[in-house]
Amino acid sequence: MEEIDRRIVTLLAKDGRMSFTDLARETGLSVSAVHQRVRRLEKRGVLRGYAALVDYDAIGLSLTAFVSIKPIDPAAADDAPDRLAHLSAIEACHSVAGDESYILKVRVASPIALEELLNQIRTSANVSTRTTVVLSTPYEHRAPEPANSDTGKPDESA
Amino acid sequence: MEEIDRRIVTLLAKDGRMSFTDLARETGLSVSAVHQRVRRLEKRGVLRGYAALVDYDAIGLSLTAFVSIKPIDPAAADDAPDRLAHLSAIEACHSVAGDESYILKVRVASPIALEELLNQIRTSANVSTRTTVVLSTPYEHRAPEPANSDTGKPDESA
DNA sequence: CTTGAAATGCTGGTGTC
DNA sequence: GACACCAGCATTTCAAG
Repeated sequence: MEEIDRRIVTLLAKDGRMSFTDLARETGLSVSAVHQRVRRLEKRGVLRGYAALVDYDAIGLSLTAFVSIKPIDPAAADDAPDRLAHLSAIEACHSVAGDESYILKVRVASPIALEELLNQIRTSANVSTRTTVVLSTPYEHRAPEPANSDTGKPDESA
Repeated sequence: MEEIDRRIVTLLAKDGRMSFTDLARETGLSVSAVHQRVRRLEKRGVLRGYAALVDYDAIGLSLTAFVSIKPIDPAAADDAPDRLAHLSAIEACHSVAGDESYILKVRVASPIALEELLNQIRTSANVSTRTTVVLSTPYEHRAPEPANSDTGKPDESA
């Protein structure tokens, strides 16, 4: 992936609704050239989708927390992500190195809702939990600056 | 905020590029009614923006980590977020309750880049760091289900 | 919230280098 | 293979009822 594609990705990461016309102006290409590149980036999976960024306070989910989980039975099959996927309060699930096995990012309406969610997490996945409550979020979802070197990955342009 | 607005927010959270035409079909409203609502939601800050979701592997940022930081001098002014804002590898910064004061989410190209970043974080903000490396991400950026109750916040529809 | 109409933007085809 | 141009069509946007 070279210069212009990286530029396009960065621009769309900042404004996912930017028009092809504007992208064309910013990149110095014609509209259809940009169009082709975006389609290709989508097809390759570099652009995985588009999302609106919402104010969670405004939609009644004013409590954010990180929940680290650890299996109670270390011998059991580790399918926690699948077992937890039905809980829509879980926004993200990362498998991590370290003492615990996953970090979940959760959004709930209140402390009581958090308590309830933690119970559901524990029983659904047979894990213990350690919760870190978010007090405020100075920033989030900042757009990435793509690394300028090659990744070493094969170019599987379909 | 009621039913239809919540629906619009959820739909746009799932697909930030959904057209007004499609939103209108899904909500049973006319195109311009949807348009008005979206504009109002944007103005109120409920919809904070739109972003493309990128495959960080594909853009050469294949290492994700959570970095918890703690001030070395607890008496010093706590302006870590400002001091760290120039580091573009930091995607998010959350102030948290607990032993540490902030959790950062960072994206870098390699372990060496992570080492370098940690040094920059420590010197920029005069903090100690504790890093949890992400091994894989089963899911992320799942769309929220707005809480159906009122938030108790005043309706500041501008 | 609706209608309606003008401006803008999207998209695929065709041709060039 | 990558790009530019063009033309038809869809969408966006705004004014007015």
